[in-house]
Amino acid sequence: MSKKRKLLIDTSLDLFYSNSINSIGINEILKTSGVAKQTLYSHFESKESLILSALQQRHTNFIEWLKTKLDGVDSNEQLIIRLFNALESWFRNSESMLGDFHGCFFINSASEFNNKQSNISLFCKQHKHEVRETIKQYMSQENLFLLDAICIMKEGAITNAYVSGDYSSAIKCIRILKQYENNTAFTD
Amino acid sequence: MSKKRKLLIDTSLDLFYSNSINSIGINEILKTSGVAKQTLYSHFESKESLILSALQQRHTNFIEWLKTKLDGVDSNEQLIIRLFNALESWFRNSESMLGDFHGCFFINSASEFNNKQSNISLFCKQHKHEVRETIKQYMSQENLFLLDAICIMKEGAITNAYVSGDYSSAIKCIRILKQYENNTAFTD
DNA sequence: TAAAGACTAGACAAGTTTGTCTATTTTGTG
DNA sequence: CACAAAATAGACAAACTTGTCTAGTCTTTA
Repeated sequence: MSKKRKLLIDTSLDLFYSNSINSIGINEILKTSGVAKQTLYSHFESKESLILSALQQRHTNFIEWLKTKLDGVDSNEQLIIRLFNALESWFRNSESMLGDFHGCFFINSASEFNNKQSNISLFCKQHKHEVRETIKQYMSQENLFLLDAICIMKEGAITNAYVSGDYSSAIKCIRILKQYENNTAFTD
Repeated sequence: MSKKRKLLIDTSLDLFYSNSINSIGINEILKTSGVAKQTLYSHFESKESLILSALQQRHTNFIEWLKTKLDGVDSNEQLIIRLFNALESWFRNSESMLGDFHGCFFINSASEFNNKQSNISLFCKQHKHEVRETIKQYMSQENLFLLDAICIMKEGAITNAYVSGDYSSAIKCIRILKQYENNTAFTD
């Protein structure tokens, strides 16, 4: 990928995620990156196209991060512990692969582009689907009820951390899910 | 409250929630409500002031709705069932007090105003706190671990419904929480 | 009925937005 | 070196943003 193109995507992602998409204009991205306007429009058709590239970049990063965090788990309980400890570490700005925590970029973006049919909303939906599939892959014993529970609690923990500032909510999830897992492991 | 003031708040809330705050300009609110610009600025100091009034309106509505849904519960298990059935009904546009579902207005707004110190973000945080306190009041037996679990799952269900279109996630929460409640009721 | 307050219509200011266009300079490569 | 591709700076267009101002009209109430 072209150096300038990469710089534009990195800068956009950084600004969009630290602020919000609608509050960051093209001119601010150009000023921060030091790239000329014509260069941006030779690489990207429109602002939306740049937004989608930034979402793609974050998606790739996030899935890669998730896989490193879950690599080698050998039980569903360990998966839960690893996942939610990783989330807490993210909330506390200790995950360098993800940068400082400003909520979930995909939830934030879907909130800004309320129209369900927009490319941006559809991308966010797809991202959540792929995160779910990734977690599923790391389950020692497939348990779709547990997977649902994990995915619901994951979103709840992120939202509680972001909106309410409760960074400990990920750890609370471990306790709840362990309880749940113990009681359903052999009944589903 | 003045009739025009109320009309402006109602129109703003409707447009902000159905779209997003940053994508709706003052002029659109004026056009939709049929109110003159000077009237708006005699009732509200600024757009931010109007936004805060819309948030306040939604907050009042939501708490009132929540209380009608939880009124008369006589066990924590019933509280869980009532709450999450109500959420599912909201996701499926069947709660007239809340209007059509477009996610949580407070999560959406906090996503748009990323700065934690902004009045808007602080209001959203406060809203979540008051929802938690309201649910707590309806617990037959106070159980803060269960309350945490409910609040995390509530946010997760809303996010899954909004971003992923999974309207059944609220019902899934009932199953998970019943399990949890049964196993912790006498141990906490 | 008269005066005061509320409201309207819309021009206007000053700034922002995305995207286009031109003219020039830099960079990479055969 | 020479030429082509890439990048630059920034003017410009057209539309939009929030907020102010003016002048006139409607509405309430004493």
